[in-house]
Amino acid sequence: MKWSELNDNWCPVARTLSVVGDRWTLLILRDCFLGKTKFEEFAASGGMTRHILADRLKRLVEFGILERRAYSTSPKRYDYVLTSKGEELRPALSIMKEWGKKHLPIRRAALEG
Amino acid sequence: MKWSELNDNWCPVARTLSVVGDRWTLLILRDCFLGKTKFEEFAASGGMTRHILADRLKRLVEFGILERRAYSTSPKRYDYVLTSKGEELRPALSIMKEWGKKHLPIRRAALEG
DNA sequence: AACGAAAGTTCCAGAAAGAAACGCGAGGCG
DNA sequence: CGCCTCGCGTTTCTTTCTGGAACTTTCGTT
Repeated sequence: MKWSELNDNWCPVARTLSVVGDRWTLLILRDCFLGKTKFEEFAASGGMTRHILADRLKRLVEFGILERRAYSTSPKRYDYVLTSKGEELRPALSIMKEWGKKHLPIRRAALEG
Repeated sequence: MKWSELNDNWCPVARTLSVVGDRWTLLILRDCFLGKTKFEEFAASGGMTRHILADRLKRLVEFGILERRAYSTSPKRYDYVLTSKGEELRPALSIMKEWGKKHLPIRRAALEG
């Protein structure tokens, strides 16, 4: 089964993952929950290439999780804000945060010798 | 940044996603939460190729989310069971399930005309 | 005119995923 | 004995996606 065919899967988890369950999308959402809205802010958080970022933002807008909003008209500029639909995913990220803090401590020893 | 470099990211969400945040891993976990344990059961749920499945199971075992357990010795057979570490991810999947049910209803209309 | 910022796009090589056949150790069967 | 099947992966080949970095466009500033 292809990723795109998950849209109509019988399982609601699969359908959710077809929208947000990829490598970088959830990291974009994390940034959103931290208050970021602008393309350059997402890009600067160092996660992904601008290429992928543009693609994922478009996707999130398509699915109504983010809204593309003009914040400047003279030079046309857009940013991205969470919709209520997007907000409802915050608890999931929250659980992942706690899980990571508990089970995946940073291995500084390996880096600093 | 490469996906693998997320391991030591400052952000616990990123670290969690470096383990479970890929296309198919969360779907395997869903199956685990539904009680599946065997390779063929996961494979039969139609999500991914055996190729990818084998890879992801290995990864989940490496990170202590699943445990590979011999359930037969005469023909050596192994299955995969959730550890407590794995169980702690259940709430995240649960939220995704509810989110999917609420926001991504199956588009039967589009299929059945 | 030159420079810089914001928000993307484009190009290419290399990595990952999909499909489907193959391997392999045990047991079962005629 | 020879052959089939089951469970659990592996291998091979082709297609798609991703990573990296430069380039574009539309203004605003100096």
